[in-house]
Formats: sequence, C-alpha cells, structure tokens
Amino acid sequence: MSILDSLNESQKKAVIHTDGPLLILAGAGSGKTRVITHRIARLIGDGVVPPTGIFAVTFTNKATEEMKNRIVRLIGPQGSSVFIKTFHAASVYILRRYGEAIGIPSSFSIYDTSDQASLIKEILLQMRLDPKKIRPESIASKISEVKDRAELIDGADPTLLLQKNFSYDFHEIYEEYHRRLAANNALDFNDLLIKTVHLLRSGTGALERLQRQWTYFMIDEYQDTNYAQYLIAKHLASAGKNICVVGDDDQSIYSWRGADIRNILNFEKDYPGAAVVTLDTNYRSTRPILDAASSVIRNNVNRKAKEIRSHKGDGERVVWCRANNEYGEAEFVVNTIISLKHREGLSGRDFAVFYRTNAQSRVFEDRLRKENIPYRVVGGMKFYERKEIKDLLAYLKFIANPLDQVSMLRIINTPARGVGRVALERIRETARGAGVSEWTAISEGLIGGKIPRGIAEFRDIILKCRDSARGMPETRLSDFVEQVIEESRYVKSLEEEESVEARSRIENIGEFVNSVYDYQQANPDATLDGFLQDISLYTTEENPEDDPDSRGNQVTLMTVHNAKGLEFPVVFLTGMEEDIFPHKLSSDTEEGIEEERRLCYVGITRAMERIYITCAELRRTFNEIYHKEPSRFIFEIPGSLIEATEYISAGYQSAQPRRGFFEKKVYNESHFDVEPDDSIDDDNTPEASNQTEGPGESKFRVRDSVLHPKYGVGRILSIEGSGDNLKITILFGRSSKTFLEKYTPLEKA
DNA sequence: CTCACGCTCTTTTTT
DNA sequence: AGAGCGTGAG
Repeated sequence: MSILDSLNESQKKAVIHTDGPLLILAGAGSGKTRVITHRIARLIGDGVVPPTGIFAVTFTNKATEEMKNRIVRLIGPQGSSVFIKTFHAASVYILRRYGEAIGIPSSFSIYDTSDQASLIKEILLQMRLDPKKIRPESIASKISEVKDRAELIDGADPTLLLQKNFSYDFHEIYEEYHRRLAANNALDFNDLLIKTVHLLRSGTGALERLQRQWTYFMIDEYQDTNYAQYLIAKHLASAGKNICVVGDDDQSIYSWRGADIRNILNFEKDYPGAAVVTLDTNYRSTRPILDAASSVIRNNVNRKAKEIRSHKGDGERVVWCRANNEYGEAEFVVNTIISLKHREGLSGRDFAVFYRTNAQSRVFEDRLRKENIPYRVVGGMKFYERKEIKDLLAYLKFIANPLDQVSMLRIINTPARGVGRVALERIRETARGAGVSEWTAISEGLIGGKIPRGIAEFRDIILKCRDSARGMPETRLSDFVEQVIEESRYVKSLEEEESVEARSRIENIGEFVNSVYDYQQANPDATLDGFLQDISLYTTEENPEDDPDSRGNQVTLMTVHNAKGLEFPVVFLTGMEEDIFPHKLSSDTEEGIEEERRLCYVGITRAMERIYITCAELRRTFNEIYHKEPSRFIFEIPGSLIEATEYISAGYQSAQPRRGFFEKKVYNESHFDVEPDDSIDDDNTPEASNQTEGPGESKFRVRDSVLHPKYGVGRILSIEGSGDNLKITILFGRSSKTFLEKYTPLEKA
C-alpha cells in the first residue's frame, strides 16, 4: 500500500486506525497534516467511506485550503468532494440547510466585529449612554466572552457570568443586542456556533440527516476548540463515534477566544476506549531550534510533559540580537535577509518576520520597501475590512436581507445623497409611529412632509437591485454586482473625488469584482445569500490584490498567531521584550504568561533552518520612547544555543549608557558577509546617517539600484578602493559582480 | 448637509 | 505618529 510507505510507525498507526475514537497528540512539525490527509485518503481508497461521508474541520481558511489541495494531490479530483471547512463555515452550511426549523431563515446576515460595534453603538445612544465613555468594541467583546462560556450554552443567565461592576446595565444591553440581531435576521460569529448546537439538540431531525451524510469526523487543532465547537463535534459524531481529533496542548493559543484546553486533555474520558497515538518526531527543525523551543516550553507547569525528537540533526545556533531601537531591529532583519539571499541563494518566500501585535509591522514594511524587497502582510487590515469593500458588501447584504438595518444605515447616505442626521431622525420617527421597520417606512412612502430626494433615490436603487437579485442563478452574480456598483453610483462618486485615495479605492472595488468572477467560476450556480455568507467568513484570506506571480519573491510578515501551522526556512521572531512578548495585558496571571509562552513556542517551532530572535532597547510607542527589557523567554534558552549580537542604527539613541546584555557573549564580528561595513559600522554614528559615503569618491552609494548596460538592474552591495581603483560590487539576481567604476558606464536605475 | 480642522485614543492575539 | 471621530463654520 503505497500511501503508507512514506510514514513512520506512529504515523502509520494513526492512518490505519479505522473505527472508534482516536486522539492524535501531534507535536510541532511531526507531520500532522500529512497524517490527516493520508488518513482521509486511506479511508476513501480502501472503500471504508465515500469522499462525501467525511467531515473535516480545521481552524483557519488557510489551513482548509491547504488540506483540500493536499487531498486532491493524493487521491485526485474525487478528493474535492470531501467536506472540509472551518467550524464557522461548517456551521453556516448546516444552518443554511436546516436552520429554518429553529427559526433562522436561510438569508441570514453574518455580523463581524465592526458590524457588532455599530449595532451596539446604536443601542448605547438609544439608552442615553455615551459611546465615547463606554466603548462599543469593549461591550462587544464582553458579550462575545459570555457567549463563549459553557454555562451560557447550557442555559445559564448571561449576567451571572460576568462580574457586574459596570456603570451601565450590561444585562439590558445584552438583551437589546440580541433582540436587534433577531430583528435584523443576523447572526454574529458566536451565534453561528451556538445556534448550530441548538439545532443539533432541537430534535427536529437535522442531526439525524447530517449523521446520514457524514460518518467519519476529523477535527484539527483540537486544543483550540471552544465549548460550542466541542459540542458540535460531539453531537455529529455521536452515532458512529468515528471521530479523530488532532492537537498539541503546547500550541493552545486561543484561550482568550474561549478555547478550552480541557477538551483535548479530557478526550480519553469523553470517549471511553479511545485509541491514542503520539507523534513525537519532528521533521521540520534543526536540533538547536528544537532544543531552544523545548527549553522555553518546559517552563510551563500546566502541560502534559513530553519530549520531541529531532530528525534533522545539527544546524545553526539561535541568533539573538538586541538592537538599539525598533529601526535598528528592522534594519538588522532586512540586512540579514539581503545577506542570506546573497549568500545562500534563498528567495523572499523563504523568510518570515513574526511579531506579537499587528502594529509592529510598519517599521519592517518601511525598511523592506526602502530596500525594494517585495513582501506581503498576512492579516492586519484585511481586504474585506476596507471601507469601500464593506460599503459595497453592505449594499449586497441589505439587498439580500431587507431586515439588516446595520447595513442599511451604513449605505443610506453612502455615497452622500443628502440623507443626514435630520432625515434619518424623521425616518425613525415615522417608523416608530407606524410600528413598522425603517425600511418599510421608506419603501412604502410613509414619510410625510417634504422628503429629501435622496431617500427616494435610495429606495429606487434598492428596489431595482432587489428585483434583479430575484432572477439570480440566471442573472449572473457578477453582472448583478456590477449593476449594484452602477446603480449606487459608488464608483462614479469616487471618480469625481479625483484623489489618490479614491483611485486606490476604485482599484480595490475592481479587485472585488474580480473575486466575484472567481467565486462564480468555482460555484456555477452561486446565489447571493451563499456568496455573502461565504465571503463573511473569509477574513484571513489573502488579499486578492496580492500578485500571485510575485508570491515566490515575497517575504512574509505576520503575527505569531497567524503563523500557526506554517513553516519557513528562516524565521525572525521580533519584538521579544517584556510587555510586548509576553504582552503586558497577559502578564498579570500565570495562565496568561503560560499562554504567551506557548505562543513563543509556536513561533520558534515554525523555523526549519535558522531562527533570529530580536528586540529593541528603546521603542517608541504612542509617540513616546520607552526603555525595554528583553523578554523573560529569551533567558529560558541556554546560552550555549545562542549566538548573541548587537545592532546599532541611526535614528534616536539611548540617552543612558548602554547596558550590555549578554555582555560577555557579544560577538563583535558580524555574521553578515556581504559588506558588513556598509550595513553596520557606517550607520554607527548619527553623522553617518546622511550616507555621504566615506571618501565620497563615487557618485553612487551602497544600496543604490543601478543599471548596467550588460547585466541590467542591480543593487550596489559595496564600494571600495579609491581613484582609478574604485571598485563597485553589484548584486544581480542571485549573483554579484565587481567592476572598476572608471570602466563601467553605470546609471542610476 | 458637507467639508475642514482638531481632538482623542490607540496596541493583544481572530473566526 | 496616525487614524477616526466629533464639532463648528460655510
């Protein structure tokens, strides 16, 4: 059986196991995804179950994509009929089919965090509370926190679950929030899971039908499931008990989102007779990387003790660098990338820069841009969160779901059509008076007196579009979307702005239309409801604007959370300072610190060949400069595994004398072999920062892009010598060449 | 009603 | 330092 050939003994055991519950404890880099995909392939290949009988959930869209691809690669096109989704997407699938039974129409809207916030803001205003004093976002997160709790899902009163020392009536807001969600025919992220649990428990026959559909269940990242997810899996698998869960308690990093590590720790109790397979051979990282990671995670008290074996063996030591400030940190990282590209022939895709918080990405982006190195930022401001995309989606959502008031309020005056505060108040009044929805007041023309023309305009746009939406599978989704853009005059009004910003918004809308085409391609009989619900969960998805052709050259930037499940030859774990990593807000409790430590463990174990751990001595936050201490986690790595260095850049300097960290171990020679002079020593003093190159004999400077008549565009790595002997070394692609300047006609590129 | 300026708050992590 | 929001003038 060829499918088993490439597996080790424990991997084989996990793949072959067929009936009954199975727990796979999969250490970092132990071939977890490989086991899951091979297991699925085996079940299908041996005719145990048809592809459509398998239900697999992962945690992110990215992981879902990856798993789909790998299964299709293993068993061909039939692999695409395996049901593989995130928990949230699976819930949407289930609710769309059977939700009517518990009063959820299939046209429900999904409210993301910002929709939630605007709804709560409305409520606060109605309750005469000041949204400036009480942040809607923080209420939203409190509500979400409550809804993650097991007690609530099992029927407890929400108010009892929160210490209620609030200046406001949390219970009242909570109730009103849910009344409004129901009135708007909308569900938030928590609801998707909770309502699915209710549906499965409802005795309406949905569970039985789903159990006829799926008989084998696979749950990835089980250590990060919350109670609702745990229940969904449990109910679905309750008939045949063919449930296989995979996880690693050391990589649980989502407790703040309600993930309960006990789900994995108690699996054997939950499912008596469960088989357990431990995967403890790491195929990803070199031994020093693994040793460093183990010596950090070992400090957690609350964990299953375990050791991971390195399959790969020796490699480079961990490089630790404390830069003078965040600019120095970024320079160090980017110079190291340039150097390794040159020295080892690596390309951009081999590098990843991790940070604890999204806000840290900027300095790295600036530096990379300065050096003309292509990069992509995963996460952060996502495509679907941009204003213009949210506006357009609000049109689509409101057309699909006339009860969705949050969307209506967003677009009624976007683009501006003269419907302001006063007009809105009138609409509200009328609606309240007549006891109808605001939209009904508008569409039925109930508003008396002179009404702003904009209101009628808005009504006509919506009615017209709703009309063509009805002809949907025949009217193509993409045509419909273009019609909405046309009717709403959204792009037209941006064009009139004639600003750079407006131009880029228009481009984004163009990208959105492209993505609609792609969606249509993949789903020939796409409906509006289905499209919207799928897209609402597409948050981690890469920005469609990323040029797929240049992907191979791009350095990846992301938070450590986003890095879970990925691997890179070279990893930079940055901002390793107290109060950042571990984060200040997690540092009060031992559990908080342990979770940060697991996060750190996740970060280190992403690296295959090399890891650089960096921090800054000074860092500017909120326009204020703070002195930073290195993260406690770095002290947990034995010095013998570390090669320490320093990096000093121009920009602001420490006012105090530098306090040597790892003083005795600081190696002064740099590990850059591409002209270290240029990158380090030159910038050593502020005066050097204007870059008038030493003797100033060349009209070029290091790092300039230049055009060579024969080799094309390259970058200057170094300039040395003087007079007739002035030599310039230029990097073209992966190789560099040295020229005597006086014989080489170079131009600035 | 719209635009411009100035004030405030920001930074955990994400489905 | 920057974005987003609210206030006040046109």
